[in-house]
Amino acid sequence: MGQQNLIKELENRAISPTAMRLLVLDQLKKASVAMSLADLEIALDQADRTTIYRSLKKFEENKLIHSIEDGTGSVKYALCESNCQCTPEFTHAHFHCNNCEQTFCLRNVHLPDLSLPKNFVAENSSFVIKGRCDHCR
Amino acid sequence: MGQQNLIKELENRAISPTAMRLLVLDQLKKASVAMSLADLEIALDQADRTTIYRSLKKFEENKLIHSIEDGTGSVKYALCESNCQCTPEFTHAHFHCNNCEQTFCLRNVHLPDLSLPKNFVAENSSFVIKGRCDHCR
DNA sequence: GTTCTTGCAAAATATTTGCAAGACG
DNA sequence: CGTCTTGCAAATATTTTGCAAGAAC
Repeated sequence: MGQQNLIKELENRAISPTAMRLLVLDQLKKASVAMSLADLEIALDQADRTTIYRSLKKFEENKLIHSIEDGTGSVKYALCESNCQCTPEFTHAHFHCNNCEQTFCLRNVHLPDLSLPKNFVAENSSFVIKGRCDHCR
Repeated sequence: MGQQNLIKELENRAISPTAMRLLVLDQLKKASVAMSLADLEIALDQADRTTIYRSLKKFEENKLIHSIEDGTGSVKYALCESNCQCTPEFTHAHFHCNNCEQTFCLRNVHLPDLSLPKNFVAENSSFVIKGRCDHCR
C-alpha cells in the first residue's frame, strides 16, 4: 500500500504526483465520507487553501474525483471508482445525514431509465438522498 | 386568474400575502424554470435582495417552493406542486442544461425503491440530471 | 530556461444577519 | 402597543483569480 499506489493513481489520470496532491489524495482515500475544501484545509493543517483547491479542480477535471452538492452550501469531493466515467449510466448517488452533516457515497445504486422530456439529452446526473445515517437515527 | 389566486396560494401555506411576496410568487409562477436569488433580483428590479431572500426562505419553510442545487454555485428555487410534501416518495427531479444554464423541473419522474445501507433512513432527496435541453442540443 | 506548481493576497460571488423604520392589525 | 415586514448596511462564507517565487524537467 501507501505512497507508490497513490503515485500510480495520479499518474493513471495524467496528474503529476506532487507532494501536495499526494496529501490531498491520501486524505480523500482515508475519509469514508465526502469532504469539502474547508474540511480538507482543516485535515491538512499545513496546507494552503488555494493549493488544495487547485488540486481538487485538477482531480475533478481528470476524473479522479467528483463533486457533490449536498445542500450544505459547500461543495464536497469524493473519489471516483477506478472505472468511473461520470456518465448518466454511472450516476453518483450520495447520502447526506441531516444530523451529523456527513455525506456518504452510495455505490451500486441502480437507477432506472430516465424518461426525459422530448429532445432533452442527459450527460450526467447527481442524486442526493437526505436523512439519518446509521449512527444518527 | 391573477392576484386573488396568488393571495390564496400564500394563505393556504399560512404566509401573509404582502406586496413583495406576491411579486416574488408571481415571478416564480411566470418563470418556466427554477430561479436563483440573483435571477429574481434582476427580474424584480425594484426589489431589495434581502427581502426577496427572506420571502424565499419563508416560502421554502412553508413548503410553497423548494430549493435546488444544480451545480452552478447558486441555489435555485421553484414552486412545489400543490400537493407536494417534499418526501422521498415525491422526489424532486430537475434537469440542468449545461449550455443555457437553465434548470427545469421534471414532473412525474418515477424513481425506484432506494436500497440504502442498513439503518440509513431517507427523509427527502434531490435528483439533478445535467445535459442539453431541447433548445440547446 | 521553460513549464508546472505553490502560497500569499485579494477579488468575486453567494448567503445570511443586525438593526431601525415602517406597515399592519 | 406589539408583531410582522421591509430595506439598507454589513458580516460571513465560499469560490475563484493574479502574481511572483520556487520546484521540476
